[in-house]
Amino acid sequence: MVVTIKDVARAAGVSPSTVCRALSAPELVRAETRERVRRSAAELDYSPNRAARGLITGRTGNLGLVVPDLGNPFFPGVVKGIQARAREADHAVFLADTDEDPAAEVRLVRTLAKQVDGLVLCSPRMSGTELRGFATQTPLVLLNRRVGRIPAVTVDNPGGMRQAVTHLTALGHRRIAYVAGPRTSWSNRERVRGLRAAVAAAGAHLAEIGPVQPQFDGGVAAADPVLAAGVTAVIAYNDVIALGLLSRFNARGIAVPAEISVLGFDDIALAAMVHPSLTTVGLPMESSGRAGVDLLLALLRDPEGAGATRRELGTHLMVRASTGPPPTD
Amino acid sequence: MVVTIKDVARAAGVSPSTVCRALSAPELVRAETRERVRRSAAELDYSPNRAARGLITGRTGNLGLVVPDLGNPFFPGVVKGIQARAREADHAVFLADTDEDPAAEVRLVRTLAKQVDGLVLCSPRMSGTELRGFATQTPLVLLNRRVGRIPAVTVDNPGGMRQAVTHLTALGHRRIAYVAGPRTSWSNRERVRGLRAAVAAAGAHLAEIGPVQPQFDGGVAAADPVLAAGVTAVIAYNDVIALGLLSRFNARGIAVPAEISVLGFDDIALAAMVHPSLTTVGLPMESSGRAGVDLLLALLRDPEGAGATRRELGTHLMVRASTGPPPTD
DNA sequence: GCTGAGTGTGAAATCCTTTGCGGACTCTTG
DNA sequence: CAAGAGTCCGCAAAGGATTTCACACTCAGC
Repeated sequence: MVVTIKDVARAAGVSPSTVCRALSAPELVRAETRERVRRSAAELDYSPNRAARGLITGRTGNLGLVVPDLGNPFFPGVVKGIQARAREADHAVFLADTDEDPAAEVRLVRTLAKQVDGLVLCSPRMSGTELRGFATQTPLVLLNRRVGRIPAVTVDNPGGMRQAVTHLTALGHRRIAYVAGPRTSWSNRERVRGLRAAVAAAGAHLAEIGPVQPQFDGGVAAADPVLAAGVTAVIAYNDVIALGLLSRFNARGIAVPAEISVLGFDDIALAAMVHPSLTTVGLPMESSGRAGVDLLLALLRDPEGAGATRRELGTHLMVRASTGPPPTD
Repeated sequence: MVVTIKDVARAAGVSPSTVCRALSAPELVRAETRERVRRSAAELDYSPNRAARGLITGRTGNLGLVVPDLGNPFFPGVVKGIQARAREADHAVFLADTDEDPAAEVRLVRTLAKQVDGLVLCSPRMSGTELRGFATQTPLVLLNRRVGRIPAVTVDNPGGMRQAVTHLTALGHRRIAYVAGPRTSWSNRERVRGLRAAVAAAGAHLAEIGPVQPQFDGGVAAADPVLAAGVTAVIAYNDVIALGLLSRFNARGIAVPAEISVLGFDDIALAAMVHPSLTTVGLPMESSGRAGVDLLLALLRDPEGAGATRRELGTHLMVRASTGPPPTD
């Protein structure tokens, strides 16, 4: 039914060994034979059984990808980048969504690890210790997180916050609020760190609200405390929270940006679709994904990983309609 | 390094055959032996090599999932449902994103087919002929599309449109516009069909605009023609288009819903997050995914597919703030 | 005590591909 | 012309699990 290497061998009048070599180590077989084999293979539409090959080479040609929540619009962008790059390198991608559950994440990594050559862990929620443990057993790349010497792709979160603060202070804001994401999030910690430094350097004042769930409701819930803090601008941990803020401000009749400026983080697609459109710090989502796969493939080629194992990508400020000068009182 | 069936056999003092049976056909081995084997397997943390098993059984335990564009917020929901159900059935999921390119879709299906037991094709863009061709070669389930007798999960698009029209006519609307999605989209054709019937039954008038790209810009572009059509309500092919409409109406100073009501389709997460929040026809995204996997697994168990091969899911109207009575003039 | 059925286990074949080893052959060189 | 070096290709083993077949054993029945 399905064509095997033997069928090709018979058709080309050679042994299976020669077929194998003709296709994957061409220099070992005479040009004439090679062509004959290749023609037969093409005619029969033969392609090697990956399971059988994997059994002997130890390589599956598959990558594993673990994300916390596809429902969070940040992740599909990353997944697309990973997909695309993996496909270029002739690798297929297993996808697993953990629903933000660290325990599920551990289980999934454990089971996926056995079926793939390497894993990309996107914003992993498990502990650093667990990550280090997995990293010694299986090739692994982190996205949006740094742990020990595990290869990782991150974005310049402090730099992004600097851009955000520069924008706001240039507009004249001196009192800024931050709505924090989950305490367990590495990205949140990095953003807070960069934000504090930037605000201090600008001689402005920072009010920290939260942490809240990095979801719409989290933003809704944070809106009133933000107003109570008496600030003229607010930066949210991510765009989805910022949308929650906008919604609640709107409900309370607070004008944005006339009375308060709102700034998000991530630049998800919706940021440009809402009203007022959201000023936000854009992250290179697809590039992150691609870079992650590049690092992983490099790691597979050279397991000792002498090469570059870190990659930090830049952010870009997208100025839209939700930020403006502070009210003049 | 990695533990094989032989290691377990040695530890339990039996042959590999017995280990295999103890784990996958328990009734064939004496209770005492079975327990001994299981303990050894657990101690060594053994799990069978899926590639080796697949080689002989012909089953990989993997499913393939093909989607047109993860960036479209409709699909991540479906993917989550598929993920979850597949995992419950102990199957892993290969994900491929075609970027809305029918040719890429064909290529991806062809390559994926060889590595999986079956495929779920989500809103496939390729031709019906091609789909039928693949369906004879590999177990396959369609989501959001019907072609011949290929097993499929769909939603009741005409029913959803009926709900939408009922809502609008109850509010008093008599002149309704529809912004159409791509002509090649099966869902769009079904929605148009249901819409025409419902509008006719209500004795109202329908203005058809488009087709436009099912994206934000498509909605922006359609807004002015909608206004020119002199309607009091507009239904969009999907929520993303509806968001584009809202944005353009806002820019032109048209009040929603005071001057015009806007209705979307899909109930993506953002629909509740924008202002005014979007009235829309909700689709069971996760359930669709789960149902798709159920159909596929049934098909794998019984390739002749005597069982139910079709599943149509209901829609639900989410009334929010973007619809209201027509202006009284 | 022997036969027959029935139960539990192991040996070996099988799935498909890759690869180490060695045989056959050609060609160069002394 | 013989020896040595190269080139090209086939044989067979290997990889890990499943499954068929057959063997060994137990026990009931006569």
